[in-house]
Parts: sequence; C-alpha cells; structure tokens
Amino acid sequence: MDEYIISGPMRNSMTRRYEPKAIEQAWQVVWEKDKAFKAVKASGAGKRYVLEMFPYPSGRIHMGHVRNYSIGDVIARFLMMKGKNVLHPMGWDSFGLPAENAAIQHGTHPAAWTHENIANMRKQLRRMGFSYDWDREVATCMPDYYRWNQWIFLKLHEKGLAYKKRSSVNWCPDCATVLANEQVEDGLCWRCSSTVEMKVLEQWFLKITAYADELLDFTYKLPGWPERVLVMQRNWIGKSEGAEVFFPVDGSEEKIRIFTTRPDTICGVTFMSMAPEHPLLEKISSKDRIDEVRRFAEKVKAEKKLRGAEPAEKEGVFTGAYCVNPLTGAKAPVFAANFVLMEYGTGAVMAVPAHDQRDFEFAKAYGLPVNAVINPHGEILDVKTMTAAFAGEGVMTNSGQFDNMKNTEAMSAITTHIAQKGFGAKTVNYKLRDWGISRQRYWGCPIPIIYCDSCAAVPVPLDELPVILPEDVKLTGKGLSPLAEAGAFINVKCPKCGKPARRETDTMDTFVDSSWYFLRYTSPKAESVPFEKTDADSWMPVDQYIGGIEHAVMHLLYARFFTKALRDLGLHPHDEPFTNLLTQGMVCKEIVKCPEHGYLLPEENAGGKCVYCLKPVETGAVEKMSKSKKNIIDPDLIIEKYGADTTRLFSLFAAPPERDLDWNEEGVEGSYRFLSRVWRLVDDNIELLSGARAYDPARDEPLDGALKEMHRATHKTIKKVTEDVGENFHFNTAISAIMELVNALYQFSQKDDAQGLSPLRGRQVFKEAVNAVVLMLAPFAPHISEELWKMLGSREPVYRTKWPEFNEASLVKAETLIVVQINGKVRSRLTLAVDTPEDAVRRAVLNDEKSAEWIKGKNILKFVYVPNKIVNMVVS
RNA sequence: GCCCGAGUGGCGGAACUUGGUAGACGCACGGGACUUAAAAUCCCGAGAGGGCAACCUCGUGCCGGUUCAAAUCCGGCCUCGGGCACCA
Repeated sequence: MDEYIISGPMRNSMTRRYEPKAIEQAWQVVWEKDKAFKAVKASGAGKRYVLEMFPYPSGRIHMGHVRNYSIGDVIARFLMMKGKNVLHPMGWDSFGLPAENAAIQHGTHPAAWTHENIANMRKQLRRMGFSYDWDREVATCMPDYYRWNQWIFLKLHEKGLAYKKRSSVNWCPDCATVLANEQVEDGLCWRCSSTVEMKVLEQWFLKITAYADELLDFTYKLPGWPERVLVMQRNWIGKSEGAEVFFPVDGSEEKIRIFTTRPDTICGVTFMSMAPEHPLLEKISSKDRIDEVRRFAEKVKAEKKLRGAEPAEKEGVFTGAYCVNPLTGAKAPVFAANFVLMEYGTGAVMAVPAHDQRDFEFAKAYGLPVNAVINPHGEILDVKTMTAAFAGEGVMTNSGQFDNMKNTEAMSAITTHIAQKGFGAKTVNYKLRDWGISRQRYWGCPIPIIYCDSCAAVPVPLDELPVILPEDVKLTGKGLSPLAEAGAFINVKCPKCGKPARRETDTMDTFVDSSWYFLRYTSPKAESVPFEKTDADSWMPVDQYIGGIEHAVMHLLYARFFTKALRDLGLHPHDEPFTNLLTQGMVCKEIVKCPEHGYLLPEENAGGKCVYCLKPVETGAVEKMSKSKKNIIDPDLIIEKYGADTTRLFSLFAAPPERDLDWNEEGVEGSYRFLSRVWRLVDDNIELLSGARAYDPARDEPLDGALKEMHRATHKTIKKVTEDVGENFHFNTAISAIMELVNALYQFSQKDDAQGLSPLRGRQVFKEAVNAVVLMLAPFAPHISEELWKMLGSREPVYRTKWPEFNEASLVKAETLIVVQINGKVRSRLTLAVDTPEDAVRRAVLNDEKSAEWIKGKNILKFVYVPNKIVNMVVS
C-alpha cells in the first residue's frame, strides 16, 4: 500500500477525500429513516416553532429559497441541539396563476403541472438536507386543505365578516377577464397589451377593517418584528382621527359629508373639493355646469389609467353649487377636483388653502380666496404674501369664539361644538380597505356559495364541504373563467329550497390559503376541524418566522387578521401568529451583457467573452437575481459541484441575513475549501483523535501553557458561536469564529512537542476542540458534521447530540494585553497579569521604554485606566 | 415630499447593542514550501503615504460637537438603496 501515499503533509493511505455527494445522500437517508426531525411535544423542554414562508411550486427552487431555508434550518437545528421541542414544517402554496398559464401554453393540466413541480422541489429541498418534519407537509391545492379554507370562509360569513359588494376591478376586454393589480403594467394587460378598464363587479370581501384597530395596536406589541415592517403596516392601516362634518348645499336639501383631521381650520374654508366620481355631483351641479362636470370626470378617469402612479397637476371644475359652512354660515363654491379620492374618507374635502398645501395650490391656480385662521406663535399670517400653506401649530384667529385658543386645543373644542350642534361628529378613518378575495380564475379554492333565484346567495352547508374544484375544464385563457363554463360544476340544487341554482364560479385569492397554513401545520391531518385546538394552543405562536421583505404588508397583515378572526371563532387562543420575524435580504448577482446578444447567463460568459460572438462582455450593477436579467444561478448546479453543505454555508457566511447577498462563485469555493479543511483536520489526525478522549474541564486537572490557550480558544469560540446563532442570528460571524478556531487547530496540530500533540493531554485538548468544531458546524453544514462525528467515534448522530456548553472558568486568562495610549494615540502594548492594580499598571507604563519616549519631559495631566484593556495618559 | 435603512481596504464584510488596538473571517492578490511541472495543500504578507529600518503621518461619506478616548454618542449636511406617495 505504501506506493499509494498521497502527497502533502501527513497524508497516508488511509486518507479519505471530502466527497460531499456521497456523504450528503447517505445522511439524508439516515435522517429520513430515523424520522430525525419529527416534531413531538415532550414535556419538560420548551417548544419552538420555526417556520419559513412556504414556496409557490414554480418547478425549481431558486437561491432566494436556498437562503431563506438555510437560515431557518440553522435556527431549527440549533434549537434541536439545545434540547427544545422543535416544530419545523414545510409545505406548498400551490394554488395560483402560473399553473394556469403553463396549462394554456403547454396543454398540461394545472393539477398535473403543480404536482410534478412539488415532487421536483421536494426532492431539491431534501437534497439541501433541511430538517423538516415531512409528515406535516401540506399543499394548499389539495381538497383536504382547501376544504378548510371554505369552512373558514363560511364561518366568517356567518359572523358577517365575509360579505359581497359591488366594486371595481381591472378588466381586460380582450382576454375578457379580471386582472390582479400586479398584472396591469402601465395601464396595459401584461398578456395582450390591451388597455385595462375598470369594471364594476360583485365581489366577495373579508372584513379586515373590523380588526383595523387591533391590527394597529399590536404593531406596538411585537418587539420581535423589524421596525420597518411594523411601520409599513401602520402606514397601510393608515388610521387618522378627525371629524365628520356636514356642509349643507345652498338652495338644496342635500348635504356634503366631509372628513377632516383638521377641524380647527374649519372657519378657514373657502371652497369645497369633491372626487369627480362623487355621486352627489349629479344632484347638486347646476344645469349649465353639469355637462362640464361629467366631461371632467371622464377625463380624470382616463388620465388615472394612463398615468398610473405619477401625480397630476391639480385641476378642477366649478359645479355651480355652493355649500354653507355650518360654523360661520359663509358660502363656498363646490368644485370637482382631480386630487380628491372617492375611495378615502367621504370623497369630499373641505378646502382650507391657508393651512393645507394642496388646497393652497388649487386656490392659487383658480384664483380662490385664502383665509387664515391660525397664526404661527408670535407672528401674523399675511394671506397676500404667503407662498405656501401654513400647516404648523399656532393660535386661532378669525374663528369667532375660538379665537386666541391654541389650535391643538381648538381641535377638540370645535369637534365638541360641532357634535353638540348636530353638524357632525368625531370620527376615525382608515386607509385600510376590506380585502377583496374574488378571483375569476380556475386554479384556486372555490368560494362555497350557491346562488338561487329565490334564496339569493346561500352558503354551501358545512357537511357538504369540500366544494371540489372540477378537473375536467377547458383552459383557453379567453372568455369567461373556466369554472363559469363547467356545467357539471355550476348547476346544483339550492341547499335551502331545492330549486335549480348556480354555484359561485369565482375562486379565492391565494393569499387566503397562506393566511392560516401555519395553524394547519400544528395538526395537518385533522379531518373534522381545520386544526386541533390543543395542538394549536401548544405549538402556536410561531416563535421564529423567516421570509422575504416583499411580504411585509400583504401576507403578514392577512395572516395576522386570520389569526385574530380564528381566535374569535374560538379555534385557538393566540392574538398574534408570529412572535419574531426575520426578513432576509435578496440574493443578487452582477449583470453581464454582450453588446450583441444582450443579457448573458453566467454560463454564456466565457472568461469575459460572449460564447456566441466572442465579443468582450460588459459587466453591470449587482442586482436581484432574475430570469429577465439572466443573472441567475441554479442551486442544483452548485449542489452538484460543491455539495449542499457548501451551498448552505456560503449563503450564510457571505452576508448577515437581513442584508442583500451578492453571489460570487469564488466565495462559494472559499466555503468549500473551509469544509475540506475541517475534513482534513479530522481525517489527517484521525489516529490521534481516536486514541484520546476529549479533555473535560469539569473533571480533569487544570491546564497551562499552549494547551491552556487552545482549550481557552475552544471555549471562547463556543461562547461566541452560541451567542451569535442563538441570540442575534449573526451567522456570518459565527462561521468566521469557527474558521478562526480551525486555523488555530491547524497551528496546534503542527506542534508535536510538549506544547502540542505530544502529551496525551495535548491530544485530549485537541479532541475537545475538534468535537466542538464539528458540533458547532452542524446547523450550518449538517452532513459533513454527521460524517465527521461518526469518524470521531461517536455512536450517536449529531442530530441527537447536545450543543456544546462553554465553561466560564476556562475563559479566564492569566495575562492580558494592555494597550497604552498617550494623548489618545496607541504608543505601546503591555502584557500584564489579569487584574493588575492600577498603580502597578501605572508603574509598568512609566517603566515601559516605548511609552517613556512619549512621556519624557512632559507633565502627566491625567491617567485613565480601563481595567484589563487600555491606558490613556494625557501629557503636555 | 414624507418615513425607514445603509455609507468602513481591490471586493463581501467585522468591530456599532456596552465609546477603549479600526479592518476579524473570507474572496481576490503577492511571496515561500512541496512537485520534474501544474493543480491541490501548508505557511507567510498585505488600509494609504513616507522611511534602509525601528518607526512616523494620515485614515471608517462630509462639517461640527461631547469625551482622556468616537467607525460607535449628539447636531447639521451629502450620496445610495427601499417603502409610501395628492390619504383631506
């Protein structure tokens, strides 16, 4: 065998190369066979529910998934090793539009396409070695899941929290279908580029506004959420307190209802602005103005569509009507104005140009009067010279009995006055709208309602659930929703009167599916309830939720709403679903472009040249990986080349979780190199390691010299990694700490004298450190850890092994480095015994040659000593 | 416009929670060892400028402040990224 000695230090014929593929597959089989990650509630240990946002089964996982799930897996595996009862499930958000599009394009059935994708992605996730309890897998497109969507919908309907109303939707006349907001690009249909119209349709809504206050209040009770997500949710809910006031229309019985947050400015009203589509305009506009008002409304409607988000110039038309200020009796002209939104408040705004910038601009454009009612403290506003509205605080003026009050006090005084006089009342307004869940789509959860000519909208009886989505439908992408053409599905008998009736053909928004899946995971097989109360009670809330920031508002708000609504249905006792939220950054990569062939995939770039025309490529900005920019890396290719452990390790090492991560393959190689280095550390020293047990500071005699230092470094690293992983998710620094320890072990392993591996004690210290490295690596790179752990002679797999503990006494140093500053600049470094008293430190500094240079001939003004750390001597 | 977040070597990032050696760890780079050679591996070097050297000066977006001491705290500004955007 000797002729097969492999070159390199300390290699011998027993050496095994690090071959991730074989190891990883083998351990995945073991974990699966052992049901290693099955969540079982055992008494005594605390529960931890770790959850990553489940994926849409698009067909293949992408780097965003890899990152998201690697983060979750580190947390889950760490907690398992810490002895917690961990629930770590995975499933599929498997209803949605891409399945229908694929069906239309490729002639497959959405169900077949989806199931194939799930099978494929499940395989990919298993290849990554994530610690999921696969027995709890759910797929929202399966009847055993979506029947409970329907059940919950009916329960909400019973409570009046699901209702139907007319509302406008995006409508593509060419495709004859409704489009979601995100499918409208610059006012055009994303598929056929026709101009999208607004169409009024009957839609089902969920009354999320009933929970607006609670959803808002709890944003102040979620310390484990990133502040920016909470801020976004608060903005979205958009609560504002103010007053509702009625302005009678002069010469009419009609009253204009307005909402204002500034009742203090009511005496400064000089005109009224109303949304162009406000229904009252038809009634109050004068005969000679009505046509112009209508034309204006049409024009604004058309412009809104075209422009999308950009704000327009302020425009309006006079309606010919006047309203009467209920407080002052003054008359003010009524305008239809393009900046007033029908959707918010009451669709009508009292205009106070002196104290509102929009009203000010409008007044200037149309030559309307400006009337100041608040003076800034110590100043008097001059409406003739004002160039902008004054929106600050001040003292009331021109407001009759309220003059000389502070405007902040006048707000409530005037509101009270208005209420007493019956002109209006204090009110609260929200930007949050009820959630329209009707989708004219096939691949979604059918809404369990039957329409009967005699009984109207009748809920499907609970015992007839689920309403199964029929499989035999034509998918053309044209005409009506596929369900509307599925006769066998539509035609039913009315559950109430038995007469022929029709089923609802709309399906639910897929956000409904994802609003409670975390509850279903607690008892995924429950057959008579959406989830068992006892299971939800004990596993919920999710302790750590991890996902992309793109869900900051929609999904996370809907999930919070459902949690509260289901609580109020008595299904579980929790107020909030997710105690801690981690929003991970995007995975980005440099864009590569060929002057002739446009964006290039990484594999189309051969050493800086386009593979098609050999022209030099241009490299652009680092941007989020996307198919359209072609800056994507297929996780499978990376796993194939380097293994899952390397893929995981790199995605955790290259950046902290919240920050964007730039993908670069050299970095991946670095991670691979590190794992190989750990492998060799064990493999090259396997005989030494098998011949020794680990040093145990609790039982064994104390160490000194290099052995003590090695031992101390081990425990220092355990402390650092435990904190970084367990407390603040600083995975990148945790990994770098392990790297440092490995570097130190390489140094140590090369010392074969009494200060190294020569004495048995040295080998025991070495083994203690190597054991710690392997265990600490386990959450990041679990396969190699298992393999090395076995090589180190353990009979128990890592997943059943406890996380290493650090020993406080082992951290204690005999000597410490004192940095010496003179006038704030580092001039010397002294190594002194720990806890050397201050006067001894002072003497040491004065005796120190380097320091003395700088002190010589000067007066010592001050001596600052931070124990065991630093000295700063101020001299002059 | 408003609200967040971030600016540190050639690059990703560390130190910011708790003011105390700025640049850990990794990548890229340079040097050495091993090799017939290469790869791999192991070791060493490296913020910038100056000096033969010991060392010195400067240095965390900019300006100022607090402090014995500031990347870190405070005030003002600049740039980039994100979110909201006529919300009455």
